[in-house]
Amino acid sequence: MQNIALLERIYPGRRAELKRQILNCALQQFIQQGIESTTIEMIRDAAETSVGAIYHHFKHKEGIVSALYISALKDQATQRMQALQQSQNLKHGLYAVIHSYLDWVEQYPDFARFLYAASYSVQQGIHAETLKQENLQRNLQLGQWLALQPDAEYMIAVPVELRLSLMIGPTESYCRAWLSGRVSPLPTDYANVLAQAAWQSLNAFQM
Amino acid sequence: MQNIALLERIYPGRRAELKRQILNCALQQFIQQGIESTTIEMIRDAAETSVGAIYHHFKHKEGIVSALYISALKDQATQRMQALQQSQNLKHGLYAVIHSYLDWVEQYPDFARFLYAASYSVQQGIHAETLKQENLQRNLQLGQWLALQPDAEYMIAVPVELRLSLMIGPTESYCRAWLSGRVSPLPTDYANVLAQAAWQSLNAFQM
Amino acid sequence: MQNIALLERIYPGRRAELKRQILNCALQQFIQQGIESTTIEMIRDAAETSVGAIYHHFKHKEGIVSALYISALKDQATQRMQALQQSQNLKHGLYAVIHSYLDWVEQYPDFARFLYAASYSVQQGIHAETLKQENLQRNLQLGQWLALQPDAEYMIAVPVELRLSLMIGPTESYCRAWLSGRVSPLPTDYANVLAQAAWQSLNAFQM
Amino acid sequence: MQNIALLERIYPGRRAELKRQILNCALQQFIQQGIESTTIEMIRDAAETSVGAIYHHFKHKEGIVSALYISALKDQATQRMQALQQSQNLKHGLYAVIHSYLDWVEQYPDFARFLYAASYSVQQGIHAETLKQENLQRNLQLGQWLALQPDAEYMIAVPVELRLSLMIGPTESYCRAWLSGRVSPLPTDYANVLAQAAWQSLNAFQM
DNA sequence: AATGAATGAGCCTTCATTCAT
DNA sequence: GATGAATGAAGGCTCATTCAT
Repeated sequence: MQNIALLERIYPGRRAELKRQILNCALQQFIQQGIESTTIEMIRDAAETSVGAIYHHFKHKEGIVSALYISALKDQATQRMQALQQSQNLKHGLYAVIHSYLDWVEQYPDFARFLYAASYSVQQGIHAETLKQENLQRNLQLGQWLALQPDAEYMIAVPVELRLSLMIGPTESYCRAWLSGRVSPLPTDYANVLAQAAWQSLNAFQM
Repeated sequence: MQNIALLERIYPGRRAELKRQILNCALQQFIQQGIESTTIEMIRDAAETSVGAIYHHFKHKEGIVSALYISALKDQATQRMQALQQSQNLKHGLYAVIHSYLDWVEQYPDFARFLYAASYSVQQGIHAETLKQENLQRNLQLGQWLALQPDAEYMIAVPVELRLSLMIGPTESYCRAWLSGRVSPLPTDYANVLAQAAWQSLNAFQM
Repeated sequence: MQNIALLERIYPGRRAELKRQILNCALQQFIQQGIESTTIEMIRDAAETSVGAIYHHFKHKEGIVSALYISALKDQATQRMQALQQSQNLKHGLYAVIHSYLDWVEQYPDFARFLYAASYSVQQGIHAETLKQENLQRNLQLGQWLALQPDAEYMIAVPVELRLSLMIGPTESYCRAWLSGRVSPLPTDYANVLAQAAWQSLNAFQM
Repeated sequence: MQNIALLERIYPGRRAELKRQILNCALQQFIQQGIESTTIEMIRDAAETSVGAIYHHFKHKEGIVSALYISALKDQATQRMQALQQSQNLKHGLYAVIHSYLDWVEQYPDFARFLYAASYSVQQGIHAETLKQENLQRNLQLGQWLALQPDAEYMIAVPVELRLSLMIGPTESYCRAWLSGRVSPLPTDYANVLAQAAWQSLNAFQM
């Protein structure tokens, strides 16, 4: 299973085996029947453990949700940063970010689906503030990277608040459609055109 | 309250007053604490009715959710169609759709928030199939309108599955950000640039 | 059942019938197996209702405990006050209080047992502060009554903090012994000697 | 810590160090949050051991409760017996018992509080019968001692069942009040008056 | 002797829904 | 049409206890 690979990156070692097992099974259940509709019992059945073991590793049900959410976000961010660091300028960076996003979604569709489904539920959870901060941090990082590029002035006319939406909006929109089954062509098939389109859309501000 | 205006369009007449009252209060609760976390009791308290009255007007809790969801979608679609019908060509149509979308979100932020929050929950509900069909229908309608325009060939090179994402992706992305408080400038402030950007992004396929 | 009589005084009317029924059954269970060991299920079985009905009338399990505790205390206090109001001086008052206490314990042994058993659990509960205040109030009332009697000077030499313990200590001690089965003669059999002994014990301060 | 001194008397030696440590920490937790509300985990945290170690020294949770209860009772009884053995007659004995009781409560308020709190819970435990026997035994011992005194006839008119309540009732009542914070003067401050009052109260039977 | 992960029965509580008045 | 007391299935979570290491 692909998901296990991701989880092993976040929770390495043999001692965390059960933890990964629980998380992986919970993930499946969450995307199959929804987070709220998934009971601890279901997770226990799927993971072939005991209720106690689940609560031993994660304090609450929300602990499981948080762990999955944070894992996914972390992994996604790591991959994006790696992609960015190999880019030499704005345009390459944009392409890299979009490619990395699409790759990740295609590689971990379960996690991607979960990320979309959980975003609402997580915003109201206990770690809401923490996650908000981390998200802000990530966006700032991206902003800083952009500002340091040789062709940074290309973006100068684009309102800061709009940038992220213009760059990633269509990509995200397509991923949502793909994950929900509304469209079938693989996201990565459109990676280049989505990147190109995003780049073009920034052109609207060049005069 | 703005929301009442929308509801009056969908459920007109004095006999539906309590219905609107219940729906409006339920809407508030739903976006405040989440759909699943809102109990019938809470809605009763807010709407100052009885449990029985609620069940008299809506068969289930999901009946309330559906009613709200369908109302919002219907209203949004109506407004979009009106905007489209006044447009003479593709470019104008694109502008009209984006303007209409941003206007609606800004006018009914509660409904918009609810729409995003409910989308997942509704997909698993009883009316899932119906709603899916209606959504498909709406997209088809839009597609047909596009095909009938004098400058329809401008889109010919754009893969069908990608079209919606390119046109509405950044707009939707920005609305989400605004509704969640991540950015503050009003969506309509960026209506023109978002439309222009969308138009430009289609340029990527023109060679 | 005697207990019902007490409960009818506190919760009168036909609409509270189920409430009384639940409280009475809960009381039995509480003194039979202890408060913590009694489950809601047991109470439901005994009272022949539904879990929901119990939670409809009392918000928590502790709500039941509180209701019983407060009912008992209120009834006991009422009876004591009635006894006091018919007394003309300190000595008569002391006799009246002791008689009233013993009467009450003998008439409502279940409530009395519960009062002793719950005192600890209730002190840590939500209403701890309220109950503490009410208790203080009651003691103050008693103190005021004492101060108004013609022979009030008899007590003048007795430290305030000690008064209650000297007056009611042996009586309470005997009641505990009787309720737990350590002794068998009825408390009221010793009413006069207990009152006399209490009066004599105050003599220790008369020189 | 005072409590350790008591525990060292009951469980002497270096080998029992951990045992004492566990008991002392458990005691604190018990009086802080109640016996039932204290979990083994809490005790483990406080005592800085492992769950296994606790179960190695005490078979059950109740084993800890029993050990504490019996320790306290034993220590209290020992101290009382020592006091009695130095008394020459009834009056001196009464004074000695009351002084000893007040001293002990003041010296080990934690244990005293625990004794009051646990009495109910222990009565329903596994060792209920044993403890009841021991208690009876102790009371008998006291009765025998009383009967052997030169001035034993002073008590002859006092009903047997009443004796303990008259002698110790006010003292116990005051200790409860002090331990719960309702009154502040130290119990030993009132030792003499409480003893004198108890002696006087027996006078009520002298005619 | 010590450790702490794992077990699982059982408890309190919630809440959508029904129905007699 | 309106009311709200009553129902009861089901879920999250606790915690004493065991046992492999």
